[in-house]
Amino acid sequence: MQLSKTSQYAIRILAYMADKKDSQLINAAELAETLYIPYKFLTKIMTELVKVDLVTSIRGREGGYKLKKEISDIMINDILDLFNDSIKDEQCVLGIGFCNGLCKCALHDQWMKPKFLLQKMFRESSLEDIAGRGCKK
Amino acid sequence: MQLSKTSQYAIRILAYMADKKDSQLINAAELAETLYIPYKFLTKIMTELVKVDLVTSIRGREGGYKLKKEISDIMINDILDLFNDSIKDEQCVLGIGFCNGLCKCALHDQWMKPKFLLQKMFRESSLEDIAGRGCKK
DNA sequence: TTATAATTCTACCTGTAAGTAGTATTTGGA
DNA sequence: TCCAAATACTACTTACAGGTAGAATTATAA
Repeated sequence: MQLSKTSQYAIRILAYMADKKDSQLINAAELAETLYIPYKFLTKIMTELVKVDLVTSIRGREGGYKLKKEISDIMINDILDLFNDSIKDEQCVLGIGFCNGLCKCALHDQWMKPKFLLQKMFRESSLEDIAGRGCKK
Repeated sequence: MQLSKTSQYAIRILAYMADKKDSQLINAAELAETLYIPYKFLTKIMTELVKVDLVTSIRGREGGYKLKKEISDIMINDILDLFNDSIKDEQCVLGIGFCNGLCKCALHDQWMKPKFLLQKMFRESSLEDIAGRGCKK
């Protein structure tokens, strides 16, 4: 019952970048060390974030990454969607899913409320909302 | 962001057994077919449930399984704990965890409420509470 | 111009959850 | 007694998330 490592890392990375001043480049080594994320795994994630236009990359010496959009425009749910990790309306806590719009799962009723809260939290929280908390060990 | 297959299956199995009359034996083939769970995987889970005394097994011809405890005494959280799948107090949504009793995760505040609701749901729901819903596809 | 520091690409390795196969064991009924 | 039907045990396979390695590419500073 938790987010994938990839999603966790991506959120921590973007939250950290959101705390930096605009136009300030941050390189992979700094991110990896500060956030305790394996360097090679981090660069793989960064390349993904660049591809979907959340981050701009500058290659070569003195290069690095910076956020491409306003921090108020990047929602946590957008990040989760990249790694297929957001909570879908039809997601059943017991892995059964909906049939004809109806979930017959034993825990259906109890699951509705926390599911809604999680969706709301992910959909309505932007990087701006969570900025300033840092995100360290 | 979901329970492991093993936990999902275990809950569905026990919920189905809870709907049956007391002292009625149910065999693995019936459970596997009814609940769409791979037979071999199911028997592995059943053996585990027997070991932790949630279920009694009768071997040999005309054998099968039945619940060992009252359905009001088997909480969902107990089942999740078997497979290390319950939500711990110190569990951080971003995988950072608590340090000196303090979580510095960016999503900490938003995570508290749905986490609490999930824990409450798992801890306070017994097989009796979810009985009667069936648990089918 | 060249060494160096950075991202990117391709491919591989590893650990774990999920699932499968085959055999052994137990037990009731014909 | 013996077969069939059931669970239990041991071991293996598969799929995928997580992680690693190394070379290619890019770009700046000296």
